[in-house]
Amino acid sequence: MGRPPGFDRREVLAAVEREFRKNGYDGTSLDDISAATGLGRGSLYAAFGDKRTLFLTALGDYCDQDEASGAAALAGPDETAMERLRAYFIDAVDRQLNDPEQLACMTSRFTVELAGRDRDATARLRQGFEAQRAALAGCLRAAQRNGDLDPAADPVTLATLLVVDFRGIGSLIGIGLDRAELVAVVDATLAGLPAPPPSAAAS
Amino acid sequence: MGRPPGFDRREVLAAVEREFRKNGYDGTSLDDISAATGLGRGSLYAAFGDKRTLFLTALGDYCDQDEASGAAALAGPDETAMERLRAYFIDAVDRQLNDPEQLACMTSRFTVELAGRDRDATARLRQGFEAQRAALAGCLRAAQRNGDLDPAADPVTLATLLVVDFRGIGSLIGIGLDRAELVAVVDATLAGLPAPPPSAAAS
DNA sequence: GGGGTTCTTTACTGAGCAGTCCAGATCGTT
DNA sequence: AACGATCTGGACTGCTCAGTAAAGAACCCC
Repeated sequence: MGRPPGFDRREVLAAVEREFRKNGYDGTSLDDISAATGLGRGSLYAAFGDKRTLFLTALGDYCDQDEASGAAALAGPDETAMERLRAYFIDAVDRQLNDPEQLACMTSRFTVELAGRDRDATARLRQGFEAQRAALAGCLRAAQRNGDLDPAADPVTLATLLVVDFRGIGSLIGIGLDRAELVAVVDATLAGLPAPPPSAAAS
Repeated sequence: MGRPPGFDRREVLAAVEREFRKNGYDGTSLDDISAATGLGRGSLYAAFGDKRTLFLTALGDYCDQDEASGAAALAGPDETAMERLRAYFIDAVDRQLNDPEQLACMTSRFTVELAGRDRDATARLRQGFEAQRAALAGCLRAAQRNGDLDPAADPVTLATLLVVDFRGIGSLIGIGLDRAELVAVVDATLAGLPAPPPSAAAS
């Protein structure tokens, strides 16, 4: 009954997210979004509501995917936990360096722009932070079980530190650090995780 | 010869910086600035040029002060280098937590918002990064001389890591981490710096 | 205290913005 | 094939924005 929409909702949201990520919330107009998606303003309003709602929807969609892919990348056997951890960071660095538009990390960008200004956005970003920290903490616990990490260390505190590094690295890519420096920072971060006491025999 | 300005240039720039820091570059209008400084639009244009120039001036002023105070806080005798390092981080956390308006760190905020969009702003932010990293590296070298840090470690890489942590912590304050968590992250960061080999006798 | 210079204020301009509306196009249904 | 429901795109509205211009106020110097 009636004409079906001529667009794919996920594709549109991905384009919207990309556009917001490029120039920020305030820096993106509905005309930009209309041009990027190919949809007219009327269609956008009918399908997604006003600008803020559209943004929150795109942000939620991005966070969902980001949380799922992060959890998947960090899950696995205890033996390779440390390798997964390093790959998680290096992969994030490479993805951002290889992005032709040098887009800032969505999460970092809006944590800075909207925290304290938009309650709903802040809540969603907080949830994303918790998810990333939980995934990292799980990987750290795996490393502890495998004897790669001091079992006395608190995985949540260390995971918080890793999120801090992750976000900090993302924000510094924008000012032109090269890959070698970034990789060195990642390795220094991981080298700083507390080693297990020498008495315990490593695998 | 002529009427002198009825305002203090430094005070105005500080108010401007505060206003930009509150809502970002795109989120701040000249009316906001006019209200915050008490100056009319004409006066602002005559004294500082257009919005972008005014912003760059305020950013430069802020960076100058930030670089000077950072260098001062990190300079001192080798014996207390590690203490200064910790105080530098804790002080930054407390300043931001105690800020009644919960303003984001100026540097972090505009690194994210303007990197890759405004060449001059990016260059100034890059310079600020280099200055912060150099001051931290100097402090790390002092710690090495005092036997608190592995002399084989590269101070610049570790300083880069500390800047990353510094910026990352600043951006995560916005989503509501409490002071205890932040202090734990600071301590975990410092604990991760490479200890000197046990053969060397500590002071 | 008068003159010239500089600051300050206000009103204005053209552009861009978010959001609305409606006429026409499109499609499933009957 | 015709109907009705839904989608689409462009025109429109009222507002805010950055930047300008000009009239008036304040001040220093002589």
